[in-house]
Amino acid sequence: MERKTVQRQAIREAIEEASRPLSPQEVLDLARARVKRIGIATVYRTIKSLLAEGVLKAVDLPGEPPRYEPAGKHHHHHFRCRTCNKVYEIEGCPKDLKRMAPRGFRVEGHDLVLYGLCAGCA
Amino acid sequence: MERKTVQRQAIREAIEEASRPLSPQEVLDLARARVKRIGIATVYRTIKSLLAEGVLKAVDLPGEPPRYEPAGKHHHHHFRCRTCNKVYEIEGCPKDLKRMAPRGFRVEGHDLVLYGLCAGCA
DNA sequence: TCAATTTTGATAAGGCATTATCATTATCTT
DNA sequence: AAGATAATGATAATGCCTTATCAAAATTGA
Repeated sequence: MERKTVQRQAIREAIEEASRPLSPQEVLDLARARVKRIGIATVYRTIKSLLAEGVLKAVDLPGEPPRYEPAGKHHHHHFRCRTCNKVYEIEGCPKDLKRMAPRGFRVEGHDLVLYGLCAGCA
Repeated sequence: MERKTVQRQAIREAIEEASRPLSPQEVLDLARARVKRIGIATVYRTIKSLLAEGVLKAVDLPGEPPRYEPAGKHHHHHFRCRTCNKVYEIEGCPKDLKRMAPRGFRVEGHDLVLYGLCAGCA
């Protein structure tokens, strides 16, 4: 992956300008709004290399295939709309989570997901 | 599914006596400790019918296939050990989660997962 | 511009978890 | 106990997501 192509450019822009984690299919749709000629294989290929470069970060939600967002964001969590299925980034983080683990357990990280209706679907 | 079989009995007991959500493979292993002759197909079949009956509840964690626990438990969350990959039930629940969502969003539920090392692996 | 080489798109193939198939075995009713 | 029928186990098939294949197209350097 060395040459500059309109497809990769469109994919990077789509992900960076979205304010939320995108599924590969969402990346494809948004990238196609910029460049008509793009296939899903190129999306997967580009995501894979951007992950390896450290430009992207995978976002896993329960029961869902991974989505992707730009790496380097501050610590945050996500909200998933039960209607449109979009995932949004949310601010803030609960405190004292480490106290929830049983004695003897070492807590190293956590994930929080809120569910409900987004502003557009409510 | 009407007849009583030793397989179904073993599967129900394995899940009910485990103090943590089990994957289908874990269910198989624990059920085999009770009854030698059990296949994975029977595990999936039984889990499916117990879910339909409302006896079981699916537990989805990010990036993981579903695990299963007895239904009817009080609200709780989970801890996943990064070494043995077992999932444990934990008590407690952060407050004020609804305030984390953006204006206009309706929060209906949430999931929290802690990661780290369990007592056995630490 | 042109040849060399990488990248792409369409789609076949792969991986993994789950489900269907079906002959055999177990359960239930009489 | 015996027949009727449901359940089981082994494994093939499915489904979904992701990756590999490869001819065609695009990019790069001369």
